[in-house]
Amino acid sequence: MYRENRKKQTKADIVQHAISLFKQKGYEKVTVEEITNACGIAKGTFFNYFPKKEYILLHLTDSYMELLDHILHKYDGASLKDQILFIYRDLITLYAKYADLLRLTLEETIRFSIRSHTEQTNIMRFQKSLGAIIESAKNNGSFQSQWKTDQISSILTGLLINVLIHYSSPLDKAQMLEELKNQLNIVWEGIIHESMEENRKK
Amino acid sequence: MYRENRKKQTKADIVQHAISLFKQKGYEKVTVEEITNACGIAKGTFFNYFPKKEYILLHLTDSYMELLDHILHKYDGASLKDQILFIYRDLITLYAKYADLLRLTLEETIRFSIRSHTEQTNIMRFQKSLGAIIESAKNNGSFQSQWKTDQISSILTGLLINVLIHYSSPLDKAQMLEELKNQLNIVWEGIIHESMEENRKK
DNA sequence: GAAATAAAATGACCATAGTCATTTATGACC
DNA sequence: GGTCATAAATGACTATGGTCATTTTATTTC
Repeated sequence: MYRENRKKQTKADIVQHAISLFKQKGYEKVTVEEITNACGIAKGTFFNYFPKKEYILLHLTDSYMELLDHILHKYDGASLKDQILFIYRDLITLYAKYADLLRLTLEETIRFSIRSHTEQTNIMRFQKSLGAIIESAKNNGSFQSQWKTDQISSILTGLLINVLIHYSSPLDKAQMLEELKNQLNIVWEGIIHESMEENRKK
Repeated sequence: MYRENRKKQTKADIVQHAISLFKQKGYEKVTVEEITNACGIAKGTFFNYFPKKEYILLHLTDSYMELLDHILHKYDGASLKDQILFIYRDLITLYAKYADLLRLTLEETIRFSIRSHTEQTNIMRFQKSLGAIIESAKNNGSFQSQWKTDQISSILTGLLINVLIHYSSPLDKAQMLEELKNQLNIVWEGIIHESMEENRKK
């Protein structure tokens, strides 16, 4: 608890001014000194908070992640299919926002690199959380399937990736969500729901 | 065709010496000057071939890609399921090799970034090529399914991602392939083959 | 409230990524 | 084989990322 607030404040300052400058001139063109000048601190201080300039980008990713976690547990009460749809929707929105920030900020190559990193990490989290959600729906009896939880979450994650990949350049959120809904319906009717029917017959 | 060979030679030289040095000391610790000294060329020359130091890593990714393309069309004669299994196997081997190189070469954070980039790009290619393979199997009648090609390739790609993600740290190739085979069998029997049976009955 | 301790900020300093005007090598054409 | 045009190589130079020994600021203890 030692001087925690001061530290937090300084870090937040750096992040805030950095993002603002990145939006104006792009990541590459902004020097560390510009950032620290904007904050009214010495250059060296920056490196007490971020080991390398690049790490401030990873920090952005981390903030994004925290939002992701929130989304994944936001719809705990709803039916499984609804939960999934709501999560898809929120994720697309979040993703679009993040991608827009990166587009403003970064030059093509590094942007792709960072975004891949984010997506990759998100995919892991998403799939894991989806697994937990499915498992709990199975446990409380609201959802049944002969499919292993891992397989279902893998397929559902696949749908999301598929859509994110295909629509990555011009981010039309509505279109993406529509496509996801279609895909989900097909999968749901074709496999998951069908499996439920089978299970009921037994 | 103008002096192409000379250019190719210089570039190949740079790449070769760079990789060798990266393996010895790691990407970060190797300076551009070291690389050019090893090649017996001037520092400036490096930047005639790679706009930034970092781009030499992306070049590695590109080489890797070329191998991927080759793999994806290597088993054109075989049955669809065999093709997929063979491709899975080769991809895991290729992936392990690449991941090992990166592990030797790069420090954790940037490595993850670059690897994500590679995986992401590969996934797109893989899924697209898989689509083409499935489509052609459908066309020549050796494979039938009520499922849309996109859906199948999405699911099959999902399996691969799933395995790559879960086994990414300790790369046990045999284990990864075994898992993939199991998953493929379940999916194949459960969905794809079943659909074929239905189609045959009609 | 002075001394002791530890956290945080500082900025002079260095190493090197990347630039660019100039030079050198290569081949084409007569 | 001399002239011209273009590709490729050069290396002095600059800007900036990153280090680190030192100083300043905050907190605790008596």
